[in-house]
Amino acid sequence: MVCSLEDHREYLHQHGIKSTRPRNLVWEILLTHDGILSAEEIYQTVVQQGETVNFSTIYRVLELFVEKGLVEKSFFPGTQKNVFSVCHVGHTHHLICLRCHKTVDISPCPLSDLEKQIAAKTDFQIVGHHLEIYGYCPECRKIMK
Amino acid sequence: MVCSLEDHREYLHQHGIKSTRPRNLVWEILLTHDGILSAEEIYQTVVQQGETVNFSTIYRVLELFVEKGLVEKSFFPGTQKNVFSVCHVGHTHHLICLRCHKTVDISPCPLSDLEKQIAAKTDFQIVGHHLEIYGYCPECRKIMK
DNA sequence: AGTGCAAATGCAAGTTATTCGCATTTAGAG
DNA sequence: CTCTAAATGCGAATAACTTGCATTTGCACT
Repeated sequence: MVCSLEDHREYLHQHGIKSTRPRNLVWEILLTHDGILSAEEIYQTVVQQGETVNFSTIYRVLELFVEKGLVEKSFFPGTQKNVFSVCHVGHTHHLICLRCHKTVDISPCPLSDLEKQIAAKTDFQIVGHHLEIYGYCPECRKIMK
Repeated sequence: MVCSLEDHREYLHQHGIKSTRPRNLVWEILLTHDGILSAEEIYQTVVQQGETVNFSTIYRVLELFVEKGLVEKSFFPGTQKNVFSVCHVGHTHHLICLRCHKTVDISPCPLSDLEKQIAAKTDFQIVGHHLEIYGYCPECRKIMK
């Protein structure tokens, strides 16, 4: 599915998000990059495109996307950094390469049954979970050998 | 299983960890507290016991325990904080109450089969994963009603 | 029991990632 | 086109953690 810039604006509007230059830029970067990105990486990509968006705006835009359910925020293992990725329909998880940061979606989410079992057993009201699996992708494995 | 202070020292020694006042304190706090603790909470507990341990020492001790495989470091959802908990034999995960931070172990780890499947499918070398499930415990659910 | 030294700690300053306050600018409804 | 609430840029602030270095301490070896 190839979408034009206009389509993206439309998509953001549909989610109650006013279209602005920073928002469009961040959204397109997230869409075109298959994988997870840190705020820093998004900022750098913006700069490489010859644009400027303030760092705090990047954070505010990302926070907005997360709030609206368009983007998922998680942690990159072994760092203090948050990383962001576009939410896919039907809740997936990431298999993350520790070397090149490439990600593969794990879907469907393997935890819905487990959550039900756990809720029944513990009487907790379960509201969410974080799952990330990490390792090294085939390419990086070769390089590291 | 009730263990004396001496037993704890012995246990640390067995893992190649020299026994010092800060290390014993942190270890005992982690053991006696059933749940996850942030560095800050550990620091506060030390203070409440009438002792003092420098904050950087707390971090260094925790990092050491993690390195030696005694303690697991994870993130508390919705914050920027790392939290720490004693590793149990046979790798478990936590069900965390977002309100009172009480945790329940989920064991055995439900992911080992999944990891094998994913490794076979993607040719990744999988080195680890993070899984946390969060929600509200029965007590907090009552209080919040 | 005393001694030496590598390792651990305390302290203060530094870093990193993220957030906030406020003045200015802008998207988009009317 | 105009007005206004919302978004942005900027700089400063904060939170959580890390580091460098001088001092202290555990403990192996007399």
